[in-house]
Amino acid sequence: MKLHIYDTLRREKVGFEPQNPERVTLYVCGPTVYSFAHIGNARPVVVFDVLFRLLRALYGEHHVIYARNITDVDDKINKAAFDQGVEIDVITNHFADIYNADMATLGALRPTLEPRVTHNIDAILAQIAAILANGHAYAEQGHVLFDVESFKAYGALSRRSLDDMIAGSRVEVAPYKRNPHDFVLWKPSKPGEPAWDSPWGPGRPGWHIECSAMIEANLGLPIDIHGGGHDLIFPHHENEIAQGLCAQHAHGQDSGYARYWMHNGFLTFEGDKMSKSLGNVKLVHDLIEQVPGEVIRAALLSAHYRGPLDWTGELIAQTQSRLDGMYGTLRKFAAVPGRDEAAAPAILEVLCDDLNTPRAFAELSALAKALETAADDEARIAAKSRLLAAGRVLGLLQGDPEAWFRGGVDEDLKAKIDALVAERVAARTAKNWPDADRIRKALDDLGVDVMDSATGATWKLKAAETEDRGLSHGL
RNA sequence: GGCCUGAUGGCGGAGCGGUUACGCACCGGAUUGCAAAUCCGUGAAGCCCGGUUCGACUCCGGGUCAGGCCUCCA
Repeated sequence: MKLHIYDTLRREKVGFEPQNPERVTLYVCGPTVYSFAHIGNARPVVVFDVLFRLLRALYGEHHVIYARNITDVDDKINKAAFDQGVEIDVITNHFADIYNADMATLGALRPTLEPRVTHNIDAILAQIAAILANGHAYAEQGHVLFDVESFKAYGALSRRSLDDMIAGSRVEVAPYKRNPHDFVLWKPSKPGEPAWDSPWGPGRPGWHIECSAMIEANLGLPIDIHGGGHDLIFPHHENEIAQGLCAQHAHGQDSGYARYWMHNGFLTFEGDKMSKSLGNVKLVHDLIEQVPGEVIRAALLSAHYRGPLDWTGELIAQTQSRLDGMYGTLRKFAAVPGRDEAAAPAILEVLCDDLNTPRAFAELSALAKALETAADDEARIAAKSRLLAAGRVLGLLQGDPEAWFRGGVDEDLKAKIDALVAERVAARTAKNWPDADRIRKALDDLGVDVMDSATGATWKLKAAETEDRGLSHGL
């Protein structure tokens, strides 16, 4: 079984060959921690979490190194810190913690490494120095700027030439730039702004240098896969390549920067781009209060990662129903023991086809049906094990099925419901249908559905309750 | 202006040059004291115009529409 991924640089689907199968490296651009992450920020997190899980299944759990940076130096952070009268690390630690907690709610594993800019200043300074030494950058008025014209391959990833860009350029040209597209590697800090000493004066890193420097320092060049949102192709990733490669030229080496590039498509909200001016920015932190994290995760995986995804109330409702169905099956067969087993080839196969998660859902459905229709216990055990193993690769279906349907019920209500259900089971055993119906009605009033079975009864919160929690109101 | 995506049934969303995606919803049947769940089954598609082909949703050309990037942005 071989992974094939669509490589942005080559613009085609290619077979994936890691440089070293015992040390597969993946880097994804992470958050700038000055505020809450919105649902669009969560898409790459979930998508590349599936890739991380898949790579681990393919190459072994300890043979994959996944790094996702935390940008904790940035003008927006400075502004937030200034506004609140605190040091920047008060802001960055706070929001990094919230970010990690929120992403965990979406079922995302912690990356192997989470390098922070403030912990990698030395690496950044070293890379800038190397780029300078190689003649690909120049220092001017406290800034160090990358000289784009010195790097012939500039524009390869985004397929644009410097000439094209200049034609339609809206870039503001700073007086110290030789070419309008030269970008900052290091910039001076004003008094009061966070600053680190450097050969070019006290300052801080530019936006793009952190990723290439942390990749070189933490993973080593080249890395196998570099991922991120589609919008990062230019200029961010283009600039990363320029920096990473030009830093190496000192030794006459050019081992490459990233061997495969993957970019996820954009998420829209009810057909519109999410933006503050439209007031439709949905924060993950708020969403998880209203919708189970697993539903959000599944919704984000419902379309292929490269395509667009429109976030709508309908999408959430449909995703909730789909998961309800599968968890319903798992609850029905809760007594069937599950075997610990590796994910079946079928599920890995579809994911190996450039992370085809829609087909993976079809596979999940097939496995659930196999469990429902299994002829005997042995078949049920096998089917359930396969379903759970397939879910594990996707980061789905690992929760307690009973809890799935009872989320948000407090202990008092739960005790009350359990008592009523027990009472009703007794009435049914006695074939006392009027009482049984009366109790069903009482439970109905509590927003509870009772499901009878040969061995007793189970219950769940009614779907209507979920609606009331806001599912149909444009989340 | 330059670069780049996408357009599939009521909705979401894949694969595929000739055969069922899958899911949600709907309908019919089985089952059920009632109900739910489940199972079986039916119906439903490929933006427009050309071209290639024995045959195109699938390939090629053109068009239309929608969206993204080129400036902080997943």
